[in-house]
Amino acid sequence: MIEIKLPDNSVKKYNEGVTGLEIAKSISNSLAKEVLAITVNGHLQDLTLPIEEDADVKLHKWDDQEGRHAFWHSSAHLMAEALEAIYPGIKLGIGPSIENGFYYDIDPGEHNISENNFPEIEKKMIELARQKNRFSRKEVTSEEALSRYKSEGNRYKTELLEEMENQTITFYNHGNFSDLCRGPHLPDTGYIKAVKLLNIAGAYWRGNEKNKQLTRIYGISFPKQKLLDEYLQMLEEAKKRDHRKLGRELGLFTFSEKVGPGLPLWLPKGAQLRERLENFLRNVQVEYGYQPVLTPHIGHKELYITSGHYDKYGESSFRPISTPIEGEEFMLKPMNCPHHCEIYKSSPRSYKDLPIRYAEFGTVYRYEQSGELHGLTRVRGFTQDDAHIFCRPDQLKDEFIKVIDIVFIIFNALDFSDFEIQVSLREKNGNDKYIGSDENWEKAENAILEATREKGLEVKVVYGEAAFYGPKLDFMVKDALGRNWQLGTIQVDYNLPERFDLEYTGSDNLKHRPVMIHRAPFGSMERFVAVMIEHTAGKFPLWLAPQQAVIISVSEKFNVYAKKVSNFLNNYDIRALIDDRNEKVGRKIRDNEMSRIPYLLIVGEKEESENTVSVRRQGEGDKGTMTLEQFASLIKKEVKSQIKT
RNA sequence: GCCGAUGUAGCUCAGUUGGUCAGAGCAGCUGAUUUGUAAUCAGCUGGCCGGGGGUUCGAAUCCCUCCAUCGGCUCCA
Repeated sequence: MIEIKLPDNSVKKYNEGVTGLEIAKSISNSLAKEVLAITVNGHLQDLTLPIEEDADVKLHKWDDQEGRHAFWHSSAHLMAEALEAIYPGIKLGIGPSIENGFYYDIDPGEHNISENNFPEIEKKMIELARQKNRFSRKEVTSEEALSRYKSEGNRYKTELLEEMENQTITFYNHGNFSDLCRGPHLPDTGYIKAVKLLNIAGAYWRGNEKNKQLTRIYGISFPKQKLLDEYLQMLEEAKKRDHRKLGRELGLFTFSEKVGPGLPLWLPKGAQLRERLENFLRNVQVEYGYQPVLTPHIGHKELYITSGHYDKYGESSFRPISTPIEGEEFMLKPMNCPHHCEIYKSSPRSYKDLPIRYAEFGTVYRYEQSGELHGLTRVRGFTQDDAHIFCRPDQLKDEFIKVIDIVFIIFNALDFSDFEIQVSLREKNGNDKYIGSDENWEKAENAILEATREKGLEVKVVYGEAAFYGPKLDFMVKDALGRNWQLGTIQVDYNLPERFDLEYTGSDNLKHRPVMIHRAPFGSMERFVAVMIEHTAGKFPLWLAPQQAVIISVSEKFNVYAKKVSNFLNNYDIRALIDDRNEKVGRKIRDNEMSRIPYLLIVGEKEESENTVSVRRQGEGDKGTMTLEQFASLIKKEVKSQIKT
């Protein structure tokens, strides 16, 4: 007998060789039906694998990542089986599970596979799934595996095998399908009840553009049809919220082929929205001791050679522009920091001056390859809510804490309550790809960790993700649909102070090197607005909404009163316009609801005589009548509660 | 940049195998209506069918090429 300990610390005895599935069954039949994979002593494995000794185990169902991982991984195999059946001779690359579903990279050979073939493939997958073929695991020697794939002429698998040393090589088989795979897998294919192929795209073998491009097919699958339906509904919702669609419909921004791809044009309403965000941050920054600076959109090429950006952005970016007579070369700025460094250098600095915090909504230009542009989230010209803090090493922690505060002020005001924080540090076994002394790195890394600890933040620490010039702290927010976005970033930089030879005079009357912090709580205004649009589905918080209220006159007769109402509200700094079109009330309500105007105020005979408005809240319907004063104070109160820092 | 798809009025889309195929709805304009909580009615104006080249008696439709967009790959704010 062996002892199996479950996560609730209960211990049960089983015969040696008991399987996860049997353990589940011994607990309850319903659990046995739902369980998908098992972790045995920290190792995720098949439910059907015998357990030979005492172990801590955890059973995974659909509701945890490990369970879905096994499910989707098996689905990838199922898809590969279907593909091989329909397209004989294709070569398999890799087929992992991903955050939402799975994909398989294949070399289709002579076959041409497109979205049009998806229904056929899905049908085949379901047909194969219904056969409930068992997944079986088989350990083989490297030679066996190699000879098999060599005879098939599959150089992808061969390559993978050749790189695997001293590892157990396993194959997973089900039905007539067999694949090199680490597992784990479901007990059988019958678990997979619903399948949807999502898209097809080229993907370089192992992500390297020097390699051959394979065909990648993405899909998702579920243990119940209902879950697939829900997922598809969520995709529909995401489509409705797409900032590119809403940006056009709400008149926020546009693009013009003539102006150029990736160069957004902000329409009046979008510009208002963005300025409101900018001013909000400006006000916060004043409180936090930032000083605004302004710098030009271009800079001498030498500036970027000094900063090192020319190496990174020079060749792969917009070509330098040159003066007609002298032929001096200037670049569109890809970063604001070099300019800010020069501002720092414009005067001698004392340790008493530090920290110095320069803030600028600086527009930068970077060449992005044409296939990478995407609405406002990936553009060629964008504005960072940039600031650079020049401080002494001993001030790092305090400065970090202050920046974190600013980030939270913003997240609070904009209703981003779900986020992850990532600390990116050096690789553990330090190497020489990092600039700056070990001592300084350690100081900076500790400063970040202490700052986050002091703020009581839960952080994910990732080694090896730091930039070459310093460690960083990134904020990933989850939007209303649970999608992750990388927004704010705080980065320590030892590189630029070195390159620009920045100094301050210390209390010892000696020259010292300041540390620099780059930080952008929004990230970029373009991306942030895009995320805001998708997060709120265009229903911006009242304080941000370009137009807060619309006054709907029941008929022309009440336009004079409507004008009176709008004057009243405008005097209170409430952004209200009149809809005096010659339309019925129902029509005006519909149009303004669709324009996401937060408050609709209906005025007619009754309201005019009582000096009131009938209030309708966007998406919520009729709220009854109130006096103008009551309405104005309602708005004021709502705005105040939203931007409470 | 690469792979695949797409590109018809401001927007969303129809246009069968090349032969009155240049259409619809919404938006816009004009007029009527004077309206009470999610679309009032009527009329009208919009398009070199993404650009260029070719095949053909004839091209929105077939071919080539460029551009843009979309989905990915790589990278990043």
